[in-house]
Amino acid sequence: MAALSTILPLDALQAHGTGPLYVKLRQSLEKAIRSGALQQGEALPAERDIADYASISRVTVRKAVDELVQDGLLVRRHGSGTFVAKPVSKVEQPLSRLTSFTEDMARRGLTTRSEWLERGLFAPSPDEMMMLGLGPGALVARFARLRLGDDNPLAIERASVLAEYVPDPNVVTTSLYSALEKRNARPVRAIQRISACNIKSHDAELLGVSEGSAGLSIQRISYLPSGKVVELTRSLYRGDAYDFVAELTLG
Amino acid sequence: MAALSTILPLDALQAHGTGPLYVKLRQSLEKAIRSGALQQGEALPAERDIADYASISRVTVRKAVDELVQDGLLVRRHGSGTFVAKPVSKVEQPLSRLTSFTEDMARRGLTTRSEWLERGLFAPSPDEMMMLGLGPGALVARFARLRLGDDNPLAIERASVLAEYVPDPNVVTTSLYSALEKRNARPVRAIQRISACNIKSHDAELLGVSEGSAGLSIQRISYLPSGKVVELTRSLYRGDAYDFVAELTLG
DNA sequence: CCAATACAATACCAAAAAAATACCATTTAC
DNA sequence: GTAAATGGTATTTTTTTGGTATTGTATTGG
Repeated sequence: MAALSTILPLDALQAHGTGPLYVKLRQSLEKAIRSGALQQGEALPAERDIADYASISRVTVRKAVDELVQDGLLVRRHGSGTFVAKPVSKVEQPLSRLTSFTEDMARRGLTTRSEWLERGLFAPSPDEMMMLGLGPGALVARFARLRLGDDNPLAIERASVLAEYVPDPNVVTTSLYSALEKRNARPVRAIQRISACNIKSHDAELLGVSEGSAGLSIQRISYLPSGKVVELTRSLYRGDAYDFVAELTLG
Repeated sequence: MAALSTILPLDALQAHGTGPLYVKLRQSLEKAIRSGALQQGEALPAERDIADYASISRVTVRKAVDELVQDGLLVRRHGSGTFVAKPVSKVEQPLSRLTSFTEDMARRGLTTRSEWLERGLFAPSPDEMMMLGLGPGALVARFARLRLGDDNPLAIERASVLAEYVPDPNVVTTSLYSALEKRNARPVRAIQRISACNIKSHDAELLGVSEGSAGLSIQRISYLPSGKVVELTRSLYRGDAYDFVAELTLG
């Protein structure tokens, strides 16, 4: 959890005359969220702690938080805490340095949307068993989506996650990474394999290109710190419609 | 077995205010494992012993251990003990950048060699003028090579360098970068564009593949810290013979 | 001025997580 | 086989968290 003093400058609250206390508090909190001082999924300090720290009543704190919850910036959990909400994006994690699909689409001014191709619990394919290190009895949750920019199909995303991390695959819109989130954003390593391939007929049809045209295949594996594999994502991008930009430093 | 006092500094647990007890315990244990104070395969002290030593409940110890087991860092054996797990999968070597052609080939045990396709000083093409930011009077050194692994053509590399950085284009036998670094040991930032394409007839012939098969196109621009562009490299890899691995850490 | 409203403080309620207690099951050593 | 040591589990208590009702206080509008 972020320290109170780092997210709430007291002087901003004590400047008087400019309006109600709770409004200033709300603005300060909103600023902390947007600036990243409070990360996604991170817990806000307890209402009582904020109240003590700022020497104001808890109800006042509450009123400020109320409005941010109303706006969808925060989420309350009775008995647990108040947390910074996550944006709607779900299955895919932003590729750290490679620009993400949505980012790039937004930069081009395209609207993005997704169509589900597959979603549910399955017995792992031989491929998945090998990559995820599973035995025969295991289960994986599979999420496949067609991603579109301005209603043109651009990519197919197939994610396989160890079932134990996904209690209910139909709720995934919000909580795929919840198992990891609870542990407060412990680092997860991903390895990406980037390669080119000729698109097979089935995928070509989905993407609306002719069979055999070039596709960019990106495969990502996410590990726990221990090295245990939790997730396997295989994406296929249309070669003619998309490319990736990575910035890196050479020795 | 390691002594309790050597693996668990009590003061770290007794520092109060920063969160739940079991979290601090978990962090301490994880640290002990990663630091090597607890070796692979070694037994963790019994839960009751840890509890007594730290003057906390055994269930609290259990909760901390639970999460490390969940992560795969520890393994429990009912009636026997809890042990430090052996790493599940060998995480591929930490690369903060895309592996280079020669590196990767060497790792696969392939012998590499190159054939020159073009080498010399030229007036810049419109493309190069734009990308390198050149005027009409400038000169560029161009190096085009066919790269082979075990005598199979794998990639075409086309590099354009500002002539001033390459006194004699015929002496560039080894790495371009070593030549550049000698003049300037400072780091160079590069932007890569990665995309897939269908290989055109001329290039297909060089690479020994059929026209239209998938190719991985990587375009790299190298800058000086000042922002000045020094190099432009366009590489075309056979999609069926090569892929790239990048490792990155997600927040 | 007085009523209506918004703001803030106090006190108490309910849900969830954290921690402690007591007891059960499995393995190992003898 | 038995006993000691180990991890496994169910239950309860305590603490922490958000939720709500009530009351007091300032601001505003007629």
